[in-house]
Amino acid sequence: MSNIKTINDCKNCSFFNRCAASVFDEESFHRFGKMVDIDKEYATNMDLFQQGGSARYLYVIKSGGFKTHSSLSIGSAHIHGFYLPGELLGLESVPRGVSLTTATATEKSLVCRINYMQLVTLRKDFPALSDLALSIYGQALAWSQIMLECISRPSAASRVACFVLIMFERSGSLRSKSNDLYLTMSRNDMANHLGLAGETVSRAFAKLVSLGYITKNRRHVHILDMEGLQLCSSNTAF
Amino acid sequence: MSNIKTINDCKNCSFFNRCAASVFDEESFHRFGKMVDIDKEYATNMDLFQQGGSARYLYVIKSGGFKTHSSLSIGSAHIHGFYLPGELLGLESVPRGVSLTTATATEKSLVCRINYMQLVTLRKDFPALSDLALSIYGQALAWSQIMLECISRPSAASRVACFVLIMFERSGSLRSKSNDLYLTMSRNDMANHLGLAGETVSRAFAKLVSLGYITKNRRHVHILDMEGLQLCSSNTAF
DNA sequence: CGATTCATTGAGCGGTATCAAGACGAGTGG
DNA sequence: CCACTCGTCTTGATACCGCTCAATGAATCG
Repeated sequence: MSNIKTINDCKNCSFFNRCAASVFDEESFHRFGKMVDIDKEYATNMDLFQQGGSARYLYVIKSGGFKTHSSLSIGSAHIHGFYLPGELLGLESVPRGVSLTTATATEKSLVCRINYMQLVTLRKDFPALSDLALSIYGQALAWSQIMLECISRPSAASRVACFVLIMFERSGSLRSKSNDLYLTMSRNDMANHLGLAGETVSRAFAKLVSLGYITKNRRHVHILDMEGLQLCSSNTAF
Repeated sequence: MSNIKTINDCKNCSFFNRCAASVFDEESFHRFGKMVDIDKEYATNMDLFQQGGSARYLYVIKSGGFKTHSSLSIGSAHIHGFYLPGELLGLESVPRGVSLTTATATEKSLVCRINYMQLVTLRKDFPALSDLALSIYGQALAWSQIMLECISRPSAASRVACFVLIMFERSGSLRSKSNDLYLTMSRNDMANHLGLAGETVSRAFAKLVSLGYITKNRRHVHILDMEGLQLCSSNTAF
């Protein structure tokens, strides 16, 4: 964990073109670099931020994975979402300054932390930063709607099929061209997120296997029949 | 339906302080006014935009109400959300230029239509516009997460209770101080949105009444016990 | 290797969908 | 004012899906 020294620290990053860093040239880069802590390490189960705490930073995930969750009442927590390398955390909290959720590392992770208030001051001098921000927010909102649609499906199998497709899509830039997918979360976390029981998720996976749409080995999934999976995902009968 | 002539057309609007119009002074207002169609009328069941069509406008609802929905496969459509006066439509579609959903009026409505690409060109000269946009996107994302949490609740009663609380909160500026709430959508639309059957929603309402948390008369709901409703909303046992 | 965690599979029960019928309100016309 | 219609909401009976509890199997790690 340290501040960025030169633009080259960021140019080598595989998420450079999606990051605020891409907006700056060599001359102006030092202004951005000062507000970023690069390559902070988080061990599994460590919290990035906590529900109700002050939300002053945006986080770019460079490797690993996170989940966000909130505790509504005693004993019942709900997982809001999963976040992959290249994605941003804190978008929904930072404008209001209060964290809506707790973010926890699901595996050993590296993140860059950007001071939001300082970033805002740069928007006046770099209009492209506003364009990027709105594009990122629009994308996040679109994914959120798609996820909402996934979760409100009537049957367990269609929810799981849809979830697999969504994670496949989102992990696009991380995967090779193959139809392999690695799910970073446990069955219980996935079930919680989808509003199901862990056992039901297992059974849904078993069903997708028996239909010949996928093969699986614990958290590794291989898609055999993309169209079949999409059919299952969009059909109420499954 | 017409273009705006002077800033006074907007200053009298009850949503002025939440609208892009608030960013401009009298001098600069004409630049904004040219890109807005004010007070367009939509009858019940008319579409504001359609899934897959080009998304070039943002819409501010002045009166009435809308629902957004998408058709995934033949015969199965899903309702993504409901929109109240003062809220914006098109946020998630406009950055990509393609409408993710179809928006349909649930009652006779008035909307203002803002040309998004033209609005973007104004951001360079009016940094406050970017601030407002990000605040609006952040808020929309936060609501989306809250709605997602509502829908993923395990039991029908808690989903309905949570939905009532959310609509109560969102309609805050529209209501008087009382605990009355008017739901703009039919039971079936609500059920579709929540991933339930219409009959189940009816039964859930009946349960909330029998518990003494609310009274109801068709689409009119009166909240008697806010804490009871919140308890029901956050508890898996209901 | 034992301990732990996670994933799977089975048996029984409860909640929700489905199908069907009835109640209620708004609107229409006699 | 009443009878009629239509759409929406409610209520009831039954079947099915998914949750719960419990046991087993598989993978990881000290």
